[in-house]
Amino acid sequence: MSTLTSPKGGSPAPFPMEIQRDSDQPVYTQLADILRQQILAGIFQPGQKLPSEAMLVDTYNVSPMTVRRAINLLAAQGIISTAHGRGTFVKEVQLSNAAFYLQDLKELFNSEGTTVVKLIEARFLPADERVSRKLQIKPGVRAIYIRRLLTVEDQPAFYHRGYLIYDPTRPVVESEFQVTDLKGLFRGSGNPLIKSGELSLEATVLNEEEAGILQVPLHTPGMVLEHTFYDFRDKPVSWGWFVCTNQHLRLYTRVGFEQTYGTRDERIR
Amino acid sequence: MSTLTSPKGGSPAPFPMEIQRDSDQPVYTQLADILRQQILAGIFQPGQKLPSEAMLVDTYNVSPMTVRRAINLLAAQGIISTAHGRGTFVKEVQLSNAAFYLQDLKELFNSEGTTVVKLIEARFLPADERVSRKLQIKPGVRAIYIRRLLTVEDQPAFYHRGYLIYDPTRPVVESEFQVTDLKGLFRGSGNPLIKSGELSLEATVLNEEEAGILQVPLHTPGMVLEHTFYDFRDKPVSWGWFVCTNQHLRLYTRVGFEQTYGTRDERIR
DNA sequence: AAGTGGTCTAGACCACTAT
DNA sequence: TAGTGGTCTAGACCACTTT
Repeated sequence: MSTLTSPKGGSPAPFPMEIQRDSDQPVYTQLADILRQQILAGIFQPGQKLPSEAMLVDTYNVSPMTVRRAINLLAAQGIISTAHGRGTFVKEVQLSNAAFYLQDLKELFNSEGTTVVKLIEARFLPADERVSRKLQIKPGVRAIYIRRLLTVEDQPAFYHRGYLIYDPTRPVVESEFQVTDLKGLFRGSGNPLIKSGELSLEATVLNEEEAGILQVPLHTPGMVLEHTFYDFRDKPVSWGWFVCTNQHLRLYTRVGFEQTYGTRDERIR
Repeated sequence: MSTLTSPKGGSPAPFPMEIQRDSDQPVYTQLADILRQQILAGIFQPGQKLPSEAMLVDTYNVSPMTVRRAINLLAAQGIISTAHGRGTFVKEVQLSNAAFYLQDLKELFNSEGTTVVKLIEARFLPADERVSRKLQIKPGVRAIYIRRLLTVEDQPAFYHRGYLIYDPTRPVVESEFQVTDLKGLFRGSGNPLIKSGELSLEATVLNEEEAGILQVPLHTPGMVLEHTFYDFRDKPVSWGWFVCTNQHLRLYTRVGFEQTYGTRDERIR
C-alpha cells in the first residue's frame, strides 16, 4: 500500500493513500482525508488546482457522487473552493475565515458538575424605556427582572441579568427563572417556544456592582454577551446579558488546517 | 398550487410548498426551504420528529439522495439533527450553538475604500523571552517588529503590532510588512506559505500607548485579537495582535432560524 | 422484524468556463 | 468544442434503534 509519512515533525505514522474498502470509515471521508493530506504535504499548494472530479473518479475507483461528497466536505471546511466550469482550488489561509464558537467555552459546558447557577433576585419591575424597547412592550408594563450568578468551582464567573416577558397565558416563560442548571440556562428559555435569538459580544469595564458580585477589582476589563430571544411570532421573549472577566471568557479558534477530521457533509448556504 | 402564507407578520407573500421542477433553484434547496418553512409555521415543532426520508421521497417525488441532501443542509444549518435508526428531529434553539464570524466585521471588509493601513514602524528587534517563545526562536535572535494603524474613514480603528520571523532565505515573509492594503493584511502573511493560524479574542483595557494611538481616553474598554500563523512545517511565521475599542469590534450573530434563504456563502464546519 | 438514517453506485443531463 | 463542476435518478446494501 502506498503511504505518506505524516507531515508533522516527521513522525513515522503512515497515512493510507488508498481507499480502504473494508474500513469502518466512509469512502467519502477517506477520500477527503487523502486529499487533505496531499494538500498538507504540499502536493497541491494553496492557489493551485486539484485534479478534476472525473480524474478522481478514475484514480480512486469511486462513483462521481462519492467524489463530490469528499469535495463538498473539504469545501465546507474551508480548505478548498470550487469554481463552476473552472475547477477546484486549494484555498489560502485567511484571517477573515475565522469563527469563534460559544460552545468552545469548554470551561462552562464541560465542567457542568462544578458549575452552579444561583438565583440572586427575581421580581416584577415596570418596564423603563430601554426594557420597553427591547421587549417590545409598553413602558410601565410589568416584566420579570432576574439576576443570577454562575460560579465555576465556587468562584464567581458569570453575572447574568435579564428581563422576561410576563404573560400569565404562557406559564412556560415564567418557569425560566427557576432554572438553576446551566443547560437550562443556555437553552434560551428552556422551552421549545424560541424561534431565534440575537447575540452580541463586546468589551466592557466592570462597574461597581459587577465587580462586587464577581469579586474582582473595580474597572477590571470584561466582556458582555447580550442576548435577545424571540418566539415563533417573532415577539421578544427575553432580553439579558452576561458579564464576565476575560479570565472566564476568552475565545479561541483556528484557521487553516485542523487536525481533527470533520463529520459534516453538506455545505451551508 | 398549495401555498403557505409567510410567517413573518402576516405578509401576503406566499411560499411555494411544492417542488418547482422548472425552477432555477436546485430541488434539494427547494425541499430544504419547504421543510424549514413548515418548521417555522409550527407544523413540525422543536423536539418533534420529521417525516422519514422514505416518506419525503414519496411525498415530493424525488430520489432518496435528493432528500438526503436537503436533510444534510438543514442539519448543517443547525435547524435539525439526525439520529441513526431513530429519525430526524427539529432542534431547539441553543445559545451554545452561536458562532461569531470575523468576516461579519462588515465595517472593515466592506468599506475597503475608506479603510487605510498605515505603517507606523518596522525594525529589527532581538527576541525577548516572550517573542522567543511565541515564534519558537532563540532569545536574542533578530525578529521584525512592526506597528500599523488601521483607520476607517480617517478615524483610528485598529492598532496592530506583531513580530515576524526574519529569514533571508524566505523573502516572501519580508514582504509582509510592506502590506498596506487591508486584504493583504487579513490574509495572514499574504502568501501561500501559511498552513494554519491560531486566534484568540479577549477583553482588555487600553493602556497609555494604545489609547494615544487610537485617540481615546485612557482605560477605555477594548478587545485584543491575537494571532499566530504557522507555515507548512508547523513553524511560527508571525505573531501579533490587534487592539481596538468596542466601537469598532462588536461581534453579532444569530441562533435559530434566519430570515434570509439560500444566499449564504460557505462557512467552516 | 420493521423502520430509520447512512453510504454508494453508474450512469444521465445541465450550466459554466476556457480555448 | 472540450473540460469542468452541479444536480439528479432509482435503486442497492448496510447499521442502528425500536417493537
